[in-house]
Amino acid sequence: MPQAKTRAVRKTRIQTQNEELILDAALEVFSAYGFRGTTVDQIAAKCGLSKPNLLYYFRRKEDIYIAVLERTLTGWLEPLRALDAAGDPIAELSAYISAKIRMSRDNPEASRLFANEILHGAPAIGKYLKGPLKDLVDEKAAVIRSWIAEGRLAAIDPHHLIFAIWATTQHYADFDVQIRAVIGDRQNHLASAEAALLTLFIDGLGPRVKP
Amino acid sequence: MPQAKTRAVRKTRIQTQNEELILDAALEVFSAYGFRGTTVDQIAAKCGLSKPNLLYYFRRKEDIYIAVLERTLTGWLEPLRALDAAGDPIAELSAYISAKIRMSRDNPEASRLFANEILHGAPAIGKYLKGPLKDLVDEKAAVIRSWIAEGRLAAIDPHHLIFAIWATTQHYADFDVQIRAVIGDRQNHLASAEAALLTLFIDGLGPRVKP
DNA sequence: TCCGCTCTTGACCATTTGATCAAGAATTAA
DNA sequence: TTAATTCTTGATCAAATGGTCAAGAGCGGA
Repeated sequence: MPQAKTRAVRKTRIQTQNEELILDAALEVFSAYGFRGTTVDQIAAKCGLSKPNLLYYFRRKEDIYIAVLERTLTGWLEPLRALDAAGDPIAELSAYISAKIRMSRDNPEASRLFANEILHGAPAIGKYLKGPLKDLVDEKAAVIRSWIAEGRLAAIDPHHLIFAIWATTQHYADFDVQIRAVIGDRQNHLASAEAALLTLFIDGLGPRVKP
Repeated sequence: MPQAKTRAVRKTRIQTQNEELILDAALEVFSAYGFRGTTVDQIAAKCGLSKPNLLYYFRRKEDIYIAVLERTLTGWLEPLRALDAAGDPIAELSAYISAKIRMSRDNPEASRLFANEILHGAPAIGKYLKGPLKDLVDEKAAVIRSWIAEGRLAAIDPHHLIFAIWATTQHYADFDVQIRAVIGDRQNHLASAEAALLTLFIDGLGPRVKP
Protein backbone atom coordinates (compact mmCIF):
# COMPACT_ATOMS: atom_id res chain seq x y z
CA MET A 1 0.00 0.00 0.00
CA PRO A 2 1.41 3.40 -0.95
CA GLN A 3 2.30 5.15 2.26
CA ALA A 4 4.69 7.87 3.36
CA LYS A 5 6.85 8.02 6.43
CA THR A 6 4.62 10.55 8.07
CA ARG A 7 0.87 10.24 8.66
CA ALA A 8 0.14 12.67 5.88
CA VAL A 9 -0.22 10.64 2.68
CA ARG A 10 2.18 12.38 0.40
CA LYS A 11 2.00 11.20 -3.17
CA THR A 12 5.05 10.40 -5.19
CA ARG A 13 5.53 11.79 -8.65
CA ILE A 14 5.18 8.28 -10.06
CA GLN A 15 2.12 7.66 -7.95
CA THR A 16 0.28 10.76 -9.15
CA GLN A 17 1.25 10.06 -12.72
CA ASN A 18 0.18 6.43 -12.73
CA GLU A 19 -3.08 7.02 -10.94
CA GLU A 20 -3.98 9.54 -13.60
CA LEU A 21 -2.98 7.09 -16.31
CA ILE A 22 -5.16 4.42 -14.75
CA LEU A 23 -8.20 6.63 -14.29
CA ASP A 24 -8.01 7.90 -17.85
CA ALA A 25 -7.94 4.35 -19.16
CA ALA A 26 -10.62 3.25 -16.72
CA LEU A 27 -12.99 5.97 -17.87
CA GLU A 28 -12.69 4.81 -21.45
CA VAL A 29 -13.22 1.16 -20.65
CA PHE A 30 -15.91 1.48 -17.98
CA SER A 31 -17.92 3.89 -20.11
CA ALA A 32 -17.81 1.50 -23.03
CA TYR A 33 -18.47 -1.80 -21.27
CA GLY A 34 -19.95 -0.98 -17.87
CA PHE A 35 -18.65 -2.19 -14.53
CA ARG A 36 -19.30 -5.90 -14.98
CA GLY A 37 -18.33 -5.82 -18.62
CA THR A 38 -14.92 -4.35 -17.86
CA THR A 39 -11.95 -6.47 -16.82
CA VAL A 40 -8.99 -5.24 -14.88
CA ASP A 41 -6.82 -6.65 -17.64
CA GLN A 42 -8.51 -4.39 -20.18
CA ILE A 43 -7.73 -1.30 -18.13
CA ALA A 44 -4.19 -2.48 -17.55
CA ALA A 45 -3.64 -3.08 -21.26
CA LYS A 46 -5.11 0.30 -22.15
CA CYS A 47 -2.71 2.19 -19.90
CA GLY A 48 0.31 -0.06 -20.40
CA LEU A 49 0.65 -1.27 -16.84
CA SER A 50 0.53 -4.83 -15.56
CA LYS A 51 -2.53 -6.04 -13.73
CA PRO A 52 -0.77 -6.49 -10.39
CA ASN A 53 0.60 -3.02 -10.79
CA LEU A 54 -2.90 -1.63 -11.26
CA LEU A 55 -3.96 -3.41 -8.10
CA TYR A 56 -1.04 -1.89 -6.32
CA TYR A 57 -2.56 1.55 -6.81
CA PHE A 58 -6.20 0.49 -6.42
CA ARG A 59 -6.79 -2.59 -4.27
CA ARG A 60 -10.02 -3.62 -5.95
CA LYS A 61 -11.65 -3.15 -9.33
CA GLU A 62 -14.50 -1.41 -7.55
CA ASP A 63 -12.08 1.14 -6.10
CA ILE A 64 -11.02 2.12 -9.60
CA TYR A 65 -14.63 2.44 -10.64
CA ILE A 66 -15.53 4.65 -7.70
CA ALA A 67 -12.45 6.78 -8.20
CA VAL A 68 -13.36 7.37 -11.84
CA LEU A 69 -16.92 8.27 -10.92
CA GLU A 70 -15.79 10.71 -8.27
CA ARG A 71 -13.21 12.34 -10.46
CA THR A 72 -15.77 12.74 -13.23
CA LEU A 73 -18.52 14.01 -10.96
CA THR A 74 -16.38 17.02 -10.25
CA GLY A 75 -17.30 19.38 -13.00
CA TRP A 76 -20.21 17.41 -14.34
CA LEU A 77 -22.68 19.73 -12.69
CA GLU A 78 -20.77 22.93 -13.33
CA PRO A 79 -23.09 24.13 -16.11
CA LEU A 80 -26.15 23.78 -13.91
CA ARG A 81 -24.38 25.56 -11.07
CA ALA A 82 -23.74 28.42 -13.45
CA LEU A 83 -27.46 29.00 -14.01
CA ASP A 84 -27.81 32.52 -12.69
CA ALA A 85 -30.96 33.73 -10.98
CA ALA A 86 -30.01 37.30 -11.81
CA GLY A 87 -29.71 36.64 -15.52
CA ASP A 88 -32.32 36.62 -18.25
CA PRO A 89 -34.30 33.35 -18.10
CA ILE A 90 -34.22 32.63 -21.81
CA ALA A 91 -30.55 33.50 -22.11
CA GLU A 92 -29.65 31.44 -19.05
CA LEU A 93 -31.51 28.35 -20.21
CA SER A 94 -30.13 28.69 -23.73
CA ALA A 95 -26.63 28.88 -22.34
CA TYR A 96 -27.28 25.84 -20.19
CA ILE A 97 -28.52 23.80 -23.13
CA SER A 98 -25.55 24.86 -25.23
CA ALA A 99 -23.15 23.97 -22.46
CA LYS A 100 -24.70 20.53 -22.04
CA ILE A 101 -24.53 19.84 -25.77
CA ARG A 102 -20.89 20.83 -25.68
CA MET A 103 -20.28 18.33 -22.90
CA SER A 104 -21.92 15.58 -24.91
CA ARG A 105 -19.51 16.36 -27.69
CA ASP A 106 -16.36 16.86 -25.66
CA ASN A 107 -16.83 14.20 -23.01
CA PRO A 108 -19.30 11.56 -24.13
CA GLU A 109 -17.50 8.94 -22.03
CA ALA A 110 -18.46 10.72 -18.84
CA SER A 111 -22.08 10.84 -19.92
CA ARG A 112 -22.11 7.14 -20.76
CA LEU A 113 -20.39 6.26 -17.51
CA PHE A 114 -23.14 7.96 -15.53
CA ALA A 115 -25.89 6.67 -17.77
CA ASN A 116 -24.72 3.12 -17.22
CA GLU A 117 -24.36 3.62 -13.48
CA ILE A 118 -27.85 5.07 -13.12
CA LEU A 119 -29.43 2.58 -15.51
CA HIS A 120 -28.24 -0.18 -13.21
CA GLY A 121 -29.66 1.44 -10.11
CA ALA A 122 -26.81 3.77 -9.16
CA PRO A 123 -25.23 1.33 -6.68
CA ALA A 124 -22.14 3.47 -6.31
CA ILE A 125 -23.52 7.02 -6.46
CA GLY A 126 -27.01 6.60 -5.04
CA LYS A 127 -26.13 8.73 -2.04
CA TYR A 128 -24.71 11.42 -4.23
CA LEU A 129 -27.95 11.59 -6.18
CA LYS A 130 -30.05 11.98 -3.06
CA GLY A 131 -27.63 14.46 -1.53
CA PRO A 132 -25.59 17.01 -3.46
CA LEU A 133 -27.42 16.43 -6.74
CA LYS A 134 -30.88 16.78 -5.29
CA ASP A 135 -29.83 19.88 -3.37
CA LEU A 136 -28.48 21.60 -6.44
CA VAL A 137 -31.47 20.68 -8.56
CA ASP A 138 -33.90 21.89 -5.91
CA GLU A 139 -32.03 25.15 -5.68
CA LYS A 140 -32.13 25.76 -9.42
CA ALA A 141 -35.74 24.61 -9.61
CA ALA A 142 -36.56 27.38 -7.16
CA VAL A 143 -34.84 29.86 -9.43
CA ILE A 144 -36.87 28.70 -12.40
CA ARG A 145 -40.04 28.80 -10.31
CA SER A 146 -39.39 32.41 -9.42
CA TRP A 147 -38.87 33.26 -13.09
CA ILE A 148 -42.23 31.71 -13.86
CA ALA A 149 -43.88 33.60 -11.03
CA GLU A 150 -42.53 36.81 -12.50
CA GLY A 151 -44.10 35.89 -15.83
CA ARG A 152 -40.73 35.71 -17.54
CA LEU A 153 -41.12 32.05 -18.45
CA ALA A 154 -44.01 29.80 -19.44
CA ALA A 155 -45.57 27.80 -16.63
CA ILE A 156 -43.84 24.43 -16.46
CA ASP A 157 -42.74 22.15 -13.65
CA PRO A 158 -39.10 23.21 -13.07
CA HIS A 159 -37.88 19.73 -12.17
CA HIS A 160 -39.29 18.24 -15.33
CA LEU A 161 -37.80 21.07 -17.34
CA ILE A 162 -34.37 20.24 -15.96
CA PHE A 163 -34.92 16.55 -16.63
CA ALA A 164 -35.91 17.35 -20.20
CA ILE A 165 -32.73 19.32 -20.76
CA TRP A 166 -30.64 16.52 -19.30
CA ALA A 167 -32.43 13.90 -21.35
CA THR A 168 -32.24 15.66 -24.69
CA THR A 169 -28.65 16.79 -24.44
CA GLN A 170 -27.14 13.66 -22.89
CA HIS A 171 -29.06 11.57 -25.42
CA TYR A 172 -26.51 12.62 -28.05
CA ALA A 173 -23.71 11.04 -26.05
CA ASP A 174 -25.53 8.05 -24.60
CA PHE A 175 -27.39 6.99 -27.73
CA ASP A 176 -24.71 8.05 -30.17
CA VAL A 177 -24.72 4.80 -32.15
CA GLN A 178 -28.46 4.96 -32.62
CA ILE A 179 -28.30 8.53 -33.80
CA ARG A 180 -25.53 7.75 -36.24
CA ALA A 181 -27.46 4.73 -37.46
CA VAL A 182 -30.48 6.89 -38.20
CA ILE A 183 -29.01 10.08 -39.61
CA GLY A 184 -25.72 8.69 -40.88
CA ASP A 185 -22.27 9.95 -39.99
CA ARG A 186 -23.16 13.43 -41.06
CA GLN A 187 -20.44 15.65 -39.66
CA ASN A 188 -21.28 18.19 -37.04
CA HIS A 189 -24.77 16.91 -36.38
CA LEU A 190 -24.44 18.30 -32.86
CA ALA A 191 -24.63 21.82 -34.25
CA SER A 192 -28.02 21.13 -35.81
CA ALA A 193 -29.04 19.29 -32.66
CA GLU A 194 -28.27 22.37 -30.62
CA ALA A 195 -30.26 24.57 -32.97
CA ALA A 196 -33.21 22.19 -32.87
CA LEU A 197 -33.18 22.01 -29.09
CA LEU A 198 -33.03 25.76 -28.73
CA THR A 199 -35.98 26.09 -31.09
CA LEU A 200 -37.84 23.41 -29.22
CA PHE A 201 -37.25 24.65 -25.70
CA ILE A 202 -37.54 28.34 -26.34
CA ASP A 203 -40.18 28.55 -29.05
CA GLY A 204 -42.13 25.30 -28.83
CA LEU A 205 -43.76 23.67 -31.81
CA GLY A 206 -46.95 25.64 -32.17
CA PRO A 207 -47.05 27.07 -35.72
CA ARG A 208 -45.95 30.65 -36.13
CA VAL A 209 -46.32 33.01 -38.99
CA LYS A 210 -43.04 34.36 -40.20
CA PRO A 211 -42.82 38.13 -39.83
CA MET B 1 -32.03 -29.79 -29.74
CA PRO B 2 -35.82 -29.49 -29.97
CA GLN B 3 -36.78 -30.95 -33.29
CA ALA B 4 -39.85 -32.58 -34.79
CA LYS B 5 -40.07 -35.58 -37.01
CA THR B 6 -40.84 -33.45 -40.03
CA ARG B 7 -38.78 -30.57 -41.33
CA ALA B 8 -41.30 -28.06 -40.05
CA VAL B 9 -40.32 -27.06 -36.50
CA ARG B 10 -43.50 -27.65 -34.58
CA LYS B 11 -43.42 -26.45 -31.01
CA THR B 12 -44.63 -28.53 -28.13
CA ARG B 13 -46.96 -27.12 -25.55
CA ILE B 14 -44.18 -27.39 -22.96
CA GLN B 15 -41.72 -25.78 -25.32
CA THR B 16 -43.87 -22.75 -26.00
CA GLN B 17 -44.67 -22.39 -22.34
CA ASN B 18 -41.09 -22.65 -21.12
CA GLU B 19 -39.65 -20.36 -23.76
CA GLU B 20 -42.11 -17.72 -22.69
CA LEU B 21 -41.20 -18.30 -19.05
CA ILE B 22 -37.53 -17.93 -19.87
CA LEU B 23 -37.92 -14.79 -21.96
CA ASP B 24 -40.04 -13.11 -19.29
CA ALA B 25 -37.40 -13.81 -16.68
CA ALA B 26 -34.59 -12.85 -19.05
CA LEU B 27 -36.15 -9.46 -19.76
CA GLU B 28 -36.24 -8.68 -16.06
CA VAL B 29 -32.67 -9.73 -15.42
CA PHE B 30 -31.03 -8.40 -18.57
CA SER B 31 -32.74 -5.03 -18.20
CA ALA B 32 -31.52 -4.74 -14.64
CA TYR B 33 -27.94 -5.97 -15.02
CA GLY B 34 -27.09 -5.80 -18.71
CA PHE B 35 -25.75 -8.65 -20.81
CA ARG B 36 -22.42 -9.13 -19.07
CA GLY B 37 -23.91 -8.49 -15.65
CA THR B 38 -26.47 -11.22 -16.05
CA THR B 39 -25.73 -14.87 -15.36
CA VAL B 40 -27.63 -17.78 -16.81
CA ASP B 41 -28.13 -19.00 -13.25
CA GLN B 42 -29.97 -15.79 -12.39
CA ILE B 43 -32.41 -16.25 -15.23
CA ALA B 44 -32.83 -19.91 -14.37
CA ALA B 45 -33.55 -19.09 -10.74
CA LYS B 46 -36.01 -16.36 -11.69
CA CYS B 47 -38.11 -18.70 -13.81
CA GLY B 48 -37.68 -21.82 -11.69
CA LEU B 49 -35.84 -23.94 -14.24
CA SER B 50 -32.42 -25.51 -13.95
CA LYS B 51 -29.52 -24.01 -15.83
CA PRO B 52 -29.03 -27.00 -18.15
CA ASN B 53 -32.72 -26.89 -18.86
CA LEU B 54 -32.45 -23.25 -19.91
CA LEU B 55 -29.63 -24.18 -22.23
CA TYR B 56 -31.76 -26.91 -23.68
CA TYR B 57 -34.14 -24.28 -25.01
CA PHE B 58 -31.50 -21.68 -25.85
CA ARG B 59 -28.05 -23.03 -26.65
CA ARG B 60 -26.15 -19.97 -25.58
CA LYS B 61 -26.71 -17.06 -23.22
CA GLU B 62 -26.45 -14.77 -26.19
CA ASP B 63 -29.34 -16.57 -27.88
CA ILE B 64 -31.57 -15.75 -24.95
CA TYR B 65 -30.48 -12.13 -25.09
CA ILE B 66 -31.18 -11.82 -28.78
CA ALA B 67 -34.53 -13.54 -28.42
CA VAL B 68 -35.58 -11.11 -25.70
CA LEU B 69 -34.48 -8.14 -27.78
CA GLU B 70 -36.37 -9.37 -30.83
CA ARG B 71 -39.50 -10.14 -28.91
CA THR B 72 -39.43 -6.71 -27.30
CA LEU B 73 -38.65 -4.88 -30.52
CA THR B 74 -42.00 -6.01 -31.83
CA GLY B 75 -44.32 -3.34 -30.61
CA TRP B 76 -41.66 -0.95 -29.41
CA LEU B 77 -42.09 1.25 -32.44
CA GLU B 78 -45.85 0.93 -32.70
CA PRO B 79 -46.53 4.44 -31.35
CA LEU B 80 -44.26 6.02 -33.95
CA ARG B 81 -45.84 3.94 -36.69
CA ALA B 82 -49.19 5.32 -35.59
CA LEU B 83 -48.14 8.89 -36.34
CA ASP B 84 -50.63 9.82 -39.02
CA ALA B 85 -49.75 12.20 -41.84
CA ALA B 86 -53.45 12.90 -42.33
CA GLY B 87 -54.00 13.96 -38.74
CA ASP B 88 -53.51 17.29 -37.03
CA PRO B 89 -49.79 17.83 -36.35
CA ILE B 90 -50.19 19.05 -32.78
CA ALA B 91 -52.69 16.34 -31.91
CA GLU B 92 -50.53 13.63 -33.50
CA LEU B 93 -47.37 14.68 -31.71
CA SER B 94 -49.22 15.06 -28.41
CA ALA B 95 -50.62 11.56 -28.78
CA TYR B 96 -47.16 10.23 -29.58
CA ILE B 97 -45.64 11.83 -26.51
CA SER B 98 -48.44 10.50 -24.32
CA ALA B 99 -48.05 7.01 -25.75
CA LYS B 100 -44.31 7.04 -25.11
CA ILE B 101 -44.77 8.20 -21.54
CA ARG B 102 -47.25 5.38 -21.06
CA MET B 103 -44.66 2.91 -22.30
CA SER B 104 -42.10 4.22 -19.83
CA ARG B 105 -44.60 3.56 -17.08
CA ASP B 106 -45.92 0.20 -18.26
CA ASN B 107 -42.75 -1.35 -19.60
CA PRO B 108 -39.67 0.33 -18.20
CA GLU B 109 -37.73 -2.92 -18.50
CA ALA B 110 -37.97 -2.82 -22.28
CA SER B 111 -36.70 0.75 -22.30
CA ARG B 112 -33.77 -0.12 -20.06
CA LEU B 113 -32.94 -3.19 -22.10
CA PHE B 114 -32.62 -1.09 -25.24
CA ALA B 115 -30.86 1.74 -23.47
CA ASN B 116 -28.22 -0.66 -22.21
CA GLU B 117 -27.82 -2.31 -25.58
CA ILE B 118 -27.38 0.99 -27.40
CA LEU B 119 -25.19 2.48 -24.70
CA HIS B 120 -22.76 -0.38 -25.28
CA GLY B 121 -22.68 0.13 -29.02
CA ALA B 122 -25.70 -1.95 -30.05
CA PRO B 123 -23.66 -5.09 -30.82
CA ALA B 124 -26.81 -7.17 -31.20
CA ILE B 125 -29.23 -4.79 -32.89
CA GLY B 126 -26.93 -2.52 -34.86
CA LYS B 127 -28.34 -3.80 -38.13
CA TYR B 128 -31.87 -3.23 -36.96
CA LEU B 129 -31.04 0.39 -36.17
CA LYS B 130 -29.60 1.02 -39.61
CA GLY B 131 -32.42 -0.86 -41.32
CA PRO B 132 -36.02 -0.94 -40.14
CA LEU B 133 -35.55 1.75 -37.52
CA LYS B 134 -33.89 4.22 -39.84
CA ASP B 135 -36.50 3.55 -42.51
CA LEU B 136 -39.38 4.23 -40.18
CA VAL B 137 -37.79 7.35 -38.74
CA ASP B 138 -37.00 8.72 -42.17
CA GLU B 139 -40.57 8.10 -43.24
CA LYS B 140 -42.03 9.93 -40.26
CA ALA B 141 -39.47 12.71 -40.55
CA ALA B 142 -40.80 13.31 -44.05
CA VAL B 143 -44.30 13.58 -42.63
CA ILE B 144 -43.15 16.15 -40.10
CA ARG B 145 -41.25 18.01 -42.79
CA SER B 146 -44.39 18.29 -44.88
CA TRP B 147 -46.31 19.63 -41.90
CA ILE B 148 -43.67 22.29 -41.47
CA ALA B 149 -43.76 23.15 -45.17
CA GLU B 150 -47.49 23.68 -44.84
CA GLY B 151 -46.87 26.07 -41.97
CA ARG B 152 -48.70 23.86 -39.51
CA LEU B 153 -45.66 23.35 -37.32
CA ALA B 154 -42.69 25.48 -36.29
CA ALA B 155 -39.53 24.97 -38.32
CA ILE B 156 -37.41 22.34 -36.63
CA ASP B 157 -35.23 19.47 -37.84
CA PRO B 158 -37.64 16.51 -37.85
CA HIS B 159 -35.02 13.95 -36.88
CA HIS B 160 -33.94 15.95 -33.89
CA LEU B 161 -37.55 16.44 -32.88
CA ILE B 162 -38.06 12.68 -32.85
CA PHE B 163 -34.83 12.21 -30.90
CA ALA B 164 -36.00 14.77 -28.37
CA ILE B 165 -39.28 12.95 -27.85
CA TRP B 166 -37.47 9.65 -27.42
CA ALA B 167 -34.96 11.14 -25.03
CA THR B 168 -37.41 12.93 -22.78
CA THR B 169 -39.95 10.14 -22.52
CA GLN B 170 -37.56 7.20 -22.19
CA HIS B 171 -35.59 9.18 -19.64
CA TYR B 172 -38.32 8.43 -17.12
CA ALA B 173 -37.73 4.70 -17.47
CA ASP B 174 -33.97 4.68 -17.97
CA PHE B 175 -33.05 7.20 -15.30
CA ASP B 176 -35.81 6.27 -12.90
CA VAL B 177 -33.55 6.03 -9.84
CA GLN B 178 -32.11 9.45 -10.48
CA ILE B 179 -35.54 10.98 -10.88
CA ARG B 180 -36.76 9.36 -7.69
CA ALA B 181 -33.64 10.51 -5.89
CA VAL B 182 -34.28 14.10 -6.93
CA ILE B 183 -38.04 14.46 -6.62
CA GLY B 184 -38.69 11.73 -4.07
CA ASP B 185 -41.09 8.85 -4.44
CA ARG B 186 -43.95 11.20 -5.16
CA GLN B 187 -46.72 9.04 -6.60
CA ASN B 188 -47.80 9.51 -10.17
CA HIS B 189 -44.93 11.78 -11.12
CA LEU B 190 -45.35 10.54 -14.68
CA ALA B 191 -48.61 12.42 -14.96
CA SER B 192 -46.89 15.72 -14.20
CA ALA B 193 -44.05 14.69 -16.47
CA GLU B 194 -46.48 14.21 -19.32
CA ALA B 195 -48.06 17.60 -18.68
CA ALA B 196 -44.67 19.28 -18.57
CA LEU B 197 -43.53 17.65 -21.80
CA LEU B 198 -46.70 18.62 -23.60
CA THR B 199 -46.25 22.20 -22.46
CA LEU B 200 -42.63 22.11 -23.50
CA PHE B 201 -43.03 20.58 -26.92
CA ILE B 202 -46.19 22.31 -27.95
CA ASP B 203 -45.87 25.72 -26.36
CA GLY B 204 -42.18 26.22 -25.75
CA LEU B 205 -40.83 28.29 -22.91
CA GLY B 206 -41.13 31.79 -24.25
CA PRO B 207 -43.19 33.82 -21.77
CA ARG B 208 -46.83 34.26 -22.61
CA VAL B 209 -49.41 36.54 -21.19
CA LYS B 210 -52.37 34.68 -19.84
CA PRO B 211 -55.55 35.66 -21.69
C1' DT C 1 27.72 5.48 -2.61
C1' DC C 2 24.48 3.23 0.23
C1' DC C 3 20.14 2.12 2.31
C1' DG C 4 15.39 2.18 2.83
C1' DC C 5 11.31 2.80 0.56
C1' DT C 6 8.58 2.60 -3.65
C1' DC C 7 7.39 0.36 -7.67
C1' DT C 8 6.85 -3.70 -10.80
C1' DT C 9 5.75 -8.27 -12.26
C1' DG C 10 5.64 -13.48 -13.20
C1' DA C 11 3.49 -17.06 -11.13
C1' DC C 12 -0.25 -18.55 -8.83
C1' DC C 13 -4.90 -19.23 -6.53
C1' DA C 14 -9.98 -19.47 -5.79
C1' DT C 15 -14.20 -18.46 -7.62
C1' DT C 16 -17.46 -17.63 -11.03
C1' DT C 17 -19.64 -18.86 -15.02
C1' DG C 18 -20.93 -20.42 -19.73
C1' DA C 19 -21.45 -24.65 -21.59
C1' DT C 20 -21.55 -30.04 -22.08
C1' DC C 21 -23.12 -34.68 -21.36
C1' DA C 22 -25.00 -38.85 -20.11
C1' DA C 23 -28.60 -40.85 -17.84
C1' DG C 24 -33.03 -40.90 -16.19
C1' DA C 25 -38.02 -38.93 -15.93
C1' DA C 26 -42.02 -37.39 -18.23
C1' DT C 27 -44.88 -37.07 -22.20
C1' DT C 28 -47.02 -38.40 -26.39
C1' DA C 29 -48.63 -41.07 -30.29
C1' DA C 30 -49.79 -45.79 -31.74
C1' DT D 1 -49.28 -50.77 -22.92
C1' DT D 2 -45.35 -49.64 -25.40
C1' DA D 3 -41.88 -47.40 -27.77
C1' DA D 4 -40.21 -43.16 -29.48
C1' DT D 5 -39.57 -38.59 -28.41
C1' DT D 6 -39.14 -34.79 -25.50
C1' DC D 7 -37.78 -32.88 -21.28
C1' DT D 8 -34.87 -32.49 -17.05
C1' DT D 9 -30.81 -32.38 -14.20
C1' DG D 10 -26.56 -33.75 -11.30
C1' DA D 11 -22.03 -33.84 -12.26
C1' DT D 12 -18.46 -31.92 -14.55
C1' DC D 13 -15.28 -29.08 -17.53
C1' DA D 14 -12.59 -25.25 -19.35
C1' DA D 15 -11.96 -20.55 -19.58
C1' DA D 16 -12.15 -16.10 -17.67
C1' DT D 17 -11.25 -13.21 -14.05
C1' DG D 18 -10.53 -10.75 -9.52
C1' DG D 19 -7.13 -10.80 -6.47
C1' DT D 20 -2.51 -12.36 -3.82
C1' DC D 21 2.38 -12.84 -3.03
C1' DA D 22 7.15 -13.01 -2.90
C1' DA D 23 11.05 -11.47 -5.04
C1' DG D 24 13.47 -8.32 -7.58
C1' DA D 25 14.19 -3.67 -9.93
C1' DG D 26 14.22 1.23 -9.51
C1' DC D 27 14.46 5.60 -7.12
C1' DG D 28 15.70 9.25 -3.87
C1' DG D 29 17.55 11.21 0.29
C1' DA D 30 21.67 11.12 3.47
